[in-house]
Amino acid sequence: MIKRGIHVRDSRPNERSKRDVVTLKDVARAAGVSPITASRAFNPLQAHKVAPRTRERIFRAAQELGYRTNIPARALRQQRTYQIALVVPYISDSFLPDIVEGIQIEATKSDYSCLLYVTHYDREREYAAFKSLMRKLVDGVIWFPSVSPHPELMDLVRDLPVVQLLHKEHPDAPAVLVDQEHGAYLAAHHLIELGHQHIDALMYLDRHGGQRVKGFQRAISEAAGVTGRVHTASGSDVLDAQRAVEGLLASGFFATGLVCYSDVMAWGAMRALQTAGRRVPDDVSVIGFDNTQLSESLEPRLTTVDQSRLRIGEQAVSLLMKSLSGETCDDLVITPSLVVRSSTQAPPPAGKPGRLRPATDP
Amino acid sequence: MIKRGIHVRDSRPNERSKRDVVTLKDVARAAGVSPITASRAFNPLQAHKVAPRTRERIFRAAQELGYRTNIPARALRQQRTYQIALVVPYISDSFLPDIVEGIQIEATKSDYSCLLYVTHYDREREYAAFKSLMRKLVDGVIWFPSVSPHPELMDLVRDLPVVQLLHKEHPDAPAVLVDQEHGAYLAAHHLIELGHQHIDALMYLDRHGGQRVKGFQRAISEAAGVTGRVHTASGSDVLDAQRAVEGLLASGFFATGLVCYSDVMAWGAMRALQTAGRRVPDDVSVIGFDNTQLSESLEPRLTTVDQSRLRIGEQAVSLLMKSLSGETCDDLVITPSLVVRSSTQAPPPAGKPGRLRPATDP
DNA sequence: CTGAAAGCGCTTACAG
DNA sequence: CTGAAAGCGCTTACAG
Repeated sequence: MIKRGIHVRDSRPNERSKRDVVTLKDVARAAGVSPITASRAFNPLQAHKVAPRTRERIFRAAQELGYRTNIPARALRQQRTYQIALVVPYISDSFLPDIVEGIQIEATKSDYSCLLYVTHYDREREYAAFKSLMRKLVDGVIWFPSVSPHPELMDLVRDLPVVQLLHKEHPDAPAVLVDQEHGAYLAAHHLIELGHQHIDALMYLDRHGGQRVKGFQRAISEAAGVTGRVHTASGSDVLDAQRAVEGLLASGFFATGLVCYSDVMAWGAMRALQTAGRRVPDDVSVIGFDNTQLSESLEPRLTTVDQSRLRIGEQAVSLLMKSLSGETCDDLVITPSLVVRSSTQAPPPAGKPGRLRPATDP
Repeated sequence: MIKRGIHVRDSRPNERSKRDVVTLKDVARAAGVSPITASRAFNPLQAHKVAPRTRERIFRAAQELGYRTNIPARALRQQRTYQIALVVPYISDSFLPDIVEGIQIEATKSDYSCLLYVTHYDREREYAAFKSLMRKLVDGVIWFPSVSPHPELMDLVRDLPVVQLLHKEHPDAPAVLVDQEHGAYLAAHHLIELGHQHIDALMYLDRHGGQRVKGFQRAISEAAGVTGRVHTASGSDVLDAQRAVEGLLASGFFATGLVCYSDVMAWGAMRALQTAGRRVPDDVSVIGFDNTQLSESLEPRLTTVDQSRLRIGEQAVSLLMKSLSGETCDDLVITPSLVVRSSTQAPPPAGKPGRLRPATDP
């Protein structure tokens, strides 16, 4: 009996399994060329070296056989995996998920995929993530650093392209930052422009808190006759903020504007105010920070500082791509902007709890 | 001059770069063994075949040289990448992020890392994600399927281990599901037990909505003398819910209990009720669904149905690990539970808006 | 425009 | 307990 050998797979009917993989060699054989030529046809930089008709034959064969490039094999040869790692403390909050999502989508455009590592602010876990991603030979890392990372991790960071996100904990790796000081300045300035004379801040003192306090104070000190006090909450939760403002109200809170550390804290602040019978914005104007989903959902809708999370993600990827191609990169500082909604307006006339804004003084 | 050859790296002082990688061969040479033996020392299943003292020597050499396994190379040989892919529509919401986080942490325990693909409910993007992950040779996939996935994607799913998350769109791949019907049943049943006679539901009709409506109706029909109507909102946002309930109030809403599709919608419902002067829970009890962060932040704190997101993630990973080892897997249905907080209590006495609960009827 | 040889770093049988 | 050979699937110079 003569073997025709037209359908190689006939010998294993219905035995398609993942491991029964179609290789470049198979495609080459089917197209009647060498694997080298086949490889070239699939590489955009080399494809022009292959005769158009040959290329077509190769593509058709690949199509018919269901060929898919084996990326790990290519990675081994090229010393390039087309994978980047994302190391972040958490993703269950409205701030980071958007950034992570942006990064993933942006990376996809350059044909990169993202390995995700969640650290829960645990230094050991963070270090473990780095050890793991080095073994995976990722081409680079986008990293939201913990407060003071594991010293050995700091060494690893020197050995591969890393972009830091929002905090610069490592001096040697470039970072995508947001000008926190300016954000808080914008918030306070907005209230000043509306005519507020007594503006307070409700802050939480983490790594960004200090800069925000500074921005707030700069705006206050620039405006003649405006007083501003900074209060700090012991946590950054709704309830922390709510309790803090309850405390302020109990001890004689007379500001007409309140700049908050975050949208979440602004929510808590608004709740304390409203429960105490102070209307927002009629009696007190409130500003948040982050422009999260929440700011649209609150009542009144929240005026807030937007850190433009999408751009943070995009910029982080483009910075990383740059350092992958060997360029040295500087830090990138994004300028936040103010989103004005309904939680801020001119202050009520002095001495009176505000109703509708009167055009003249009493 | 005689070469002592103790420090191989001396020839390239200060030239450590990522590509200047220490290989198993280097370790073997430094330890005076063959690469085969070195390889065995690092493989838990083979390590016992290496003499303890040899093993020690190998480990020490590895330590000194800073050796790290090259996973892509190993993947090529073993046909196993120790990577799984996560394909989800989004991660900017309080529900999925927790699951994704759980999956990542659980996978890490088995030494797997996770490739993240975000699809934004876009079928093309979802299909592209699958094409990409196949080329990466991931060992398996955890997939939150879109409503009716790309037909070609459905074919791909047959070729590798896939576990579906929360929705079963593909008949051949096992799924981790939550008993939605039971969840809504629990919610309605809780109100019935508290003594409510008029209980409404505020639902949103997506893939889970239908089951939740059924569970709600079953609880109602089981209880003698209890009436229950189902209302549906046009969206699942806070404002959609708020407007829906405003509409109900305008057209004579007289239920004392309200089962909502989600925590977010419960928030909107509560806001509409409170704005209209109805107190929660004194006048109306409200129940949410999902037990998200939000349910702790609302005032009053929200009674809600917990889908145990952490367990969903854990179970998805363990199901996937099972199918990786060749076992055939059945679907896994998780039973949700009720978390009782402060937004539910016994109904006010008939005809009166409730104050403190009276012990007897008027 | 096309191909034969060599090698990326690892591990799997097969010998001893 | 240890090692020489072969190969996973791809691509990179080097020839022609």
